[in-house]
Amino acid sequence: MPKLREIERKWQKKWEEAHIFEADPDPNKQKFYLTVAYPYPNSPQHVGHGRTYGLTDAYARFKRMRGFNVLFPMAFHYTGTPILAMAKRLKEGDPELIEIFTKVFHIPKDELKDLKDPLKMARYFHEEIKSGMKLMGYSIDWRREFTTIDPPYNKFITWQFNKLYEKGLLTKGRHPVGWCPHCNNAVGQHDTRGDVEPEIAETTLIKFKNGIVIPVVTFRPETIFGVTNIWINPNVRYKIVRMGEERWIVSEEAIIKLKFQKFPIEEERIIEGSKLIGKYVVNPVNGQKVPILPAEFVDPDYGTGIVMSVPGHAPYDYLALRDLRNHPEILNKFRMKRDILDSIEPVSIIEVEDFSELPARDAVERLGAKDQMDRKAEEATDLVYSKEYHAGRMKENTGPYAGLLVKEAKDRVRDDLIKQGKAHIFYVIANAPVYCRCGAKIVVNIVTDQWFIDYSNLEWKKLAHESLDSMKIIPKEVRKEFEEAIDWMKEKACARKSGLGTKLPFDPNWIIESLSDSTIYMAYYTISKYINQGIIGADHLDNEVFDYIFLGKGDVGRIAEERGLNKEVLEKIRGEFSYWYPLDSRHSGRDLIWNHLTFFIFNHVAIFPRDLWPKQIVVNGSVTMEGKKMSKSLGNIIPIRKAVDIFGADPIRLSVLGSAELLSDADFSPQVALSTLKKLFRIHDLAKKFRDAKANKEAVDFWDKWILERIRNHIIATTEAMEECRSREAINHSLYLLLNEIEEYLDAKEPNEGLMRMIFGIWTRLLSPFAPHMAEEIWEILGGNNLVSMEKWPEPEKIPSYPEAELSYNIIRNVLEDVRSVMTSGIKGSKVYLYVASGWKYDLFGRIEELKTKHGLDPRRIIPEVMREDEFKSKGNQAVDLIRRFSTGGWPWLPNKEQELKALREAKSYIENRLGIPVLIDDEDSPSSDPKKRAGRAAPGRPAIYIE
RNA sequence: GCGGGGGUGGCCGAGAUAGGUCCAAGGCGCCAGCCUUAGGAGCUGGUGGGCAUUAGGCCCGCGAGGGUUCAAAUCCCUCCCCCCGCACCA
Repeated sequence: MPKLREIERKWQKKWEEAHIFEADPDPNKQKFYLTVAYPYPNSPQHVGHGRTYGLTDAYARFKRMRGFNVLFPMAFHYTGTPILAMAKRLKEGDPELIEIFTKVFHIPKDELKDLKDPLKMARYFHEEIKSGMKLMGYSIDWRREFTTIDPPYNKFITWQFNKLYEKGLLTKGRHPVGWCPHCNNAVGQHDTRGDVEPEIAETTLIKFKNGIVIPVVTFRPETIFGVTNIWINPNVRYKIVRMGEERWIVSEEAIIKLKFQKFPIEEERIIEGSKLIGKYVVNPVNGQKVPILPAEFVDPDYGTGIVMSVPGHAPYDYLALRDLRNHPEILNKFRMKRDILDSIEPVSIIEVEDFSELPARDAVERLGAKDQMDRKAEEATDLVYSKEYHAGRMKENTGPYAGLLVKEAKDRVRDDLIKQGKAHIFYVIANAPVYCRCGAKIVVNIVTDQWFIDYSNLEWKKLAHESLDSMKIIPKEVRKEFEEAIDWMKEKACARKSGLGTKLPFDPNWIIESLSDSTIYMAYYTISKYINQGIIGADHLDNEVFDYIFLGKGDVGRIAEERGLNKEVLEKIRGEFSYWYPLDSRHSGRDLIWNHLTFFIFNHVAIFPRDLWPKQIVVNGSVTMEGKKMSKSLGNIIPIRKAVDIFGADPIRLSVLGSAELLSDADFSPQVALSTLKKLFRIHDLAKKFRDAKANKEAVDFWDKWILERIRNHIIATTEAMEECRSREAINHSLYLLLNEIEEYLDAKEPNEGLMRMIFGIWTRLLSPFAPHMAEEIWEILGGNNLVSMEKWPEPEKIPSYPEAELSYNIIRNVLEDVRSVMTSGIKGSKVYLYVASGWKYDLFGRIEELKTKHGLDPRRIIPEVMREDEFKSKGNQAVDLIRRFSTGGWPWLPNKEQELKALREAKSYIENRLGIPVLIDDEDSPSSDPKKRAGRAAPGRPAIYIE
């Protein structure tokens, strides 16, 4: 292992010293510009990152060898809030985080204290990730590195947002967010206990009245037609509040929620729930008076703490009502008469298959729910809800909604009630309770001056579609997903009040959030080189300069002069951008289709002219660790630094890129990585054997031809696979299959050293994109003067082709298999006779091949036709039998007997070695010995066997 | 629910937009033999189920069921199941 590490360091150093991955415009070379989503520096890179980055690198290396001037840059995405939250947790001494930092990330304890500062934390992981990328041997042009909080980048984002603003693509509006009332801040997943993402759901608040408003909250506004009563929890304390002109009654818990949702609420006084029981309220849709009844299942923390009762369609309500009937004495407490219950009957308002008039009752009975406090009630609710929502239809008694599907009626009822001032939208945390790390319960806050990027703009969508249509999507299966994503996009809240990033230019209270400041930065790499060289800086960069560089607008002489810049410098930068853009390939994980990658398309079409729209997107799946999802809690995350130490970079690259095709998850298994390592050293050792031979491509026998044909095919397969980023297939051909065949070759005969030397030269180049370090080492062993990373990709046309050698090989494989099969059936002997078939049988097969174009391989058609011919007719059943066997398809055979004889003779010693007994090559027509009369069984490509 | 992707041998996974040695590549695991002081090393062979066997055999098997075809994992129909996304979060 130390050996490989040494090799890797050696070549990484040489690459760096030779500056070979630093790409500058070269008008004589075709460029290829690719980028991968830049990392967020809140943790070291781990083996899983080796997928996207490793594939991008292998692709970059492949394209480079294919003769392109390849630019592969990298930067760091500091924008966002998670680092802030992490730094804060560290400051507070959160043991869980410290555990992760020390045990999983292997950060030395004494370095932890520095990371309490968010910026330092970002810098720390930035360097950690960067060194990991170097350890993995990525062919990155590091001269262009930047972070998204560098002032020049801020200028760039400012330019982008000004552009969007000018084009009317930014809007302002209301927006619900998960909110911590204590920290007074929006909360995301990383801010909550247990890393729970607060899910926001929309419900309807409906106002029942009896002078005072009794607001209920429901997911099912359409069921208002089936309301028989209202439920209030008698054990809960409610409050009377003033709401503008109205007075409402809500639970105490509801007040804060209403406040954050911008209801103009003023608290007045407390009222016990029990005091409300027995009063009547009016149903706003039909004026019906319904009573308020007591129910303990009502949670004061849910909505307003008051719910409407639809016993026909809501199992909870049905049960609560039944409970009350079973214990009518409860009503006495509230001085209510029992006969009030007699007047309440469940109302059926929705019809749905598989259920009776009253689905709530059916569900309760089917699941055997005992009462309102039974857990089964929840289950029954889900059952009825989903069934009715998807398959239900509104009945005649629902007025204007009669006949509508429930899913349509639901929205219509809600919208109508709101329009009539009888209801409001009310947001809830669907997965409540969610707690902030500070301990407070998360509520929904409606942010009133939220900025959005208006991805719902139809003209913009149209352009995005046009861009997508003109783009190559790899793999093509995900194109539909992109199409869906473009259509589905709506307004995207693009700024928030906290976090790192760029200020919104026309509203500096806001910081542009991370998915919005990372959409066109590929363009920025073309100028970041000049920034890092100190040629141009933040002070020079303003809208006019960017307009010139990226859009070619304006008078360059004047623009340069006004900013104290050299005109030539600006022109050069403009030239650099024009050279590299458009982007040739964008790489990322497939999970980013629904946000980043689609934003990437949208923003490009908004800002850049058509000829600068991106040309290709490549997405890949993720990586599992021995079949399990990688997660901090499972502790199965191996940081790159550690993984490289254990396995080496090349084996990691190979096992991550070689274990799965693009879309599926790759599985990392230490065992595979280690066996890959051994294979690499096997190639390395073999290369040493042939280093001194003089390369040539002359085949002297069947085996030489075979291995040439194989390598030729592997070049073709690897090339075709890599053009489509199918790394698994490429590695399968260039490493595993080829190695197996080389071993087979070496096993079959004394190697043709010149040929081997030539093949190793090709092989090394084939491996270079995937195992670049080992490839360099082997290249050096073979006496290469240059770096193999910059060598030309092998061309199959330069290898002589021997397709018949492949057929011969397949025949020999079949022979071996057949003889073994005979031997395992109990036959023993000291030698094997192989009888090659009679000449007429080859004629017959040839004839079938001719007829195949006409009849396929259908024996019913071939037999009559063939048997009309005298040559075959005379052979009778023997011919028919052969036709039948041949018709199973795919039979390997050589066009004539002589060729087959030759192949068998050339492979004789190989077959003998494999079988361990002598082989006699014989002929069906004139067998030297055929005591058991087996020779007649011979078929072309399938000699008859006799073991003696 | 909507949208997307899938269901193949003990496991991971090819094959499926050209239907034909596909009783299924490759790998992992497992078994046997060889080599080794030893080996979690290497090499060789084996490894779906059932039946059979002193001659390369037969039947059933690629989520379930039906169909098309001389021939289907591959094409068509019906059904079942699994995974991912549904946003303001990197």
